[in-house]
Amino acid sequence: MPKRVDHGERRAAIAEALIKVAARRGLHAVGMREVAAEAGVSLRLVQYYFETKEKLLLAGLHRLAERFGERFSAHVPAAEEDRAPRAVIEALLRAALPTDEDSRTFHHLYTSYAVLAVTDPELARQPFIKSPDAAEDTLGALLRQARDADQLRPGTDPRSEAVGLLAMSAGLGTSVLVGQRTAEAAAEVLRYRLDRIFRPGAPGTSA
Amino acid sequence: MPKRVDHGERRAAIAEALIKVAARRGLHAVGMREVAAEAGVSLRLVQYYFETKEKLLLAGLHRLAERFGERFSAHVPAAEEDRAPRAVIEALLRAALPTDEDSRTFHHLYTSYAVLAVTDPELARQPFIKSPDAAEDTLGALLRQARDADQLRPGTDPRSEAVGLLAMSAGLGTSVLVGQRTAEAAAEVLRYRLDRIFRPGAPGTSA
DNA sequence: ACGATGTTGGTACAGCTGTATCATCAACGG
DNA sequence: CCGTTGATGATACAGCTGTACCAACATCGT
Repeated sequence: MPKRVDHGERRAAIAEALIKVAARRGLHAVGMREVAAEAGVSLRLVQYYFETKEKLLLAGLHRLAERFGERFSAHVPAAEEDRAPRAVIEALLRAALPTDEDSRTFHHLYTSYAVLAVTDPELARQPFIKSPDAAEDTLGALLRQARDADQLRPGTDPRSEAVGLLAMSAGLGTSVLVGQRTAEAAAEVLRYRLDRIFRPGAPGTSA
Repeated sequence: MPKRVDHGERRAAIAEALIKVAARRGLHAVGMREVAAEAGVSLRLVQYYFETKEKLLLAGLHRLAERFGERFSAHVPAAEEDRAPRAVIEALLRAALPTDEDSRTFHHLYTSYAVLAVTDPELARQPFIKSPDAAEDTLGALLRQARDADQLRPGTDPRSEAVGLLAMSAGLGTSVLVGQRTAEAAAEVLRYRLDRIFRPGAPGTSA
């Protein structure tokens, strides 16, 4: 079997296995042996591609961040077309909610990493800021665009709204995760919030 | 030494030690030996008062929830007096932000527990819902009160705003925790949000 | 005064963790 | 065609974890 192997591919597969295991049993409970089993390789292999556990966890975080970027920006291109800004933004924020199993694990693990970052200096230097910042920029731009099209209520500050909306979305996401409310209820709160930001009667506005 | 000892008091002290250790090194890294050392007792003692680690963690969560209730409702009684609803609510939400070290550890650990609850069924049944629900009720009541005093912009739904504000506060809290923004910046976003809820010129409104 | 009881200390144990070591095997370069 | 090298497997190891066990000791009821 031992031919030359694509390291990057291998590492990605193992990192993916890490994410799967962490989603199932919690990031704190993940062990290298279990990751190896999930990836269908030997423990030694995991050691081979990521020398240490810390590096493995780091790789998992990066993979997660990639997903975040993809998932978020995957909904933006559609905005360039003729859809109403209101609809685009709502779709964006809805996608950030833990509805399907995929976004559930994303929320779960991202929060896990964030918690670890509070005490682990190495993790604290990781891209915990970049991705959210980028999201804020994107959403802010969309809102500014809507304001320029005179679709927002007067006195609205796009930047502050963007930050607030994303923070709210994150908070709602956590509450859904712990079972305090359903994803639908959270989406409803989001919808209400947007109704209060957009001018009544703006395209895409509900009711 | 062995006289009759107040179990409740002892348990509280040890739980407090758990919280201190967890705040310093992360909830995932906490061990019974370290808790014992922090509390200044022997490992055996920790075992004696909490037979198992799981029960110790549970006790820590309950202690944390108590703090939450105290901290939150400690600001409410003052509301019964003559202070403007706007000021009371802002103070409330500000208090929920990780400003001082105390609220930092609260945010940190509460989030840690929430993350654990996703995979641990025993934790999932704990009061993760009750306290936040109570907070939503309280804040909702305050907003309703403000609306009845005609201090809110027309069309505002107190309940939805309460849920949204608390979710936003939680999300902002996390962002402060991971160092994405300062507590002051978060408070500023909160202030802006309240300005958009309260009628311009309502008592306590900024600018 | 004395035994029962609540409280405490010391310590051992089994299991799991991440990591290191040694050996093997396939493939390619010369 | 052979040795160097990349890739993999098996296994050993030291450390830490939560938990269990055993002994001691002060206090209280009688």
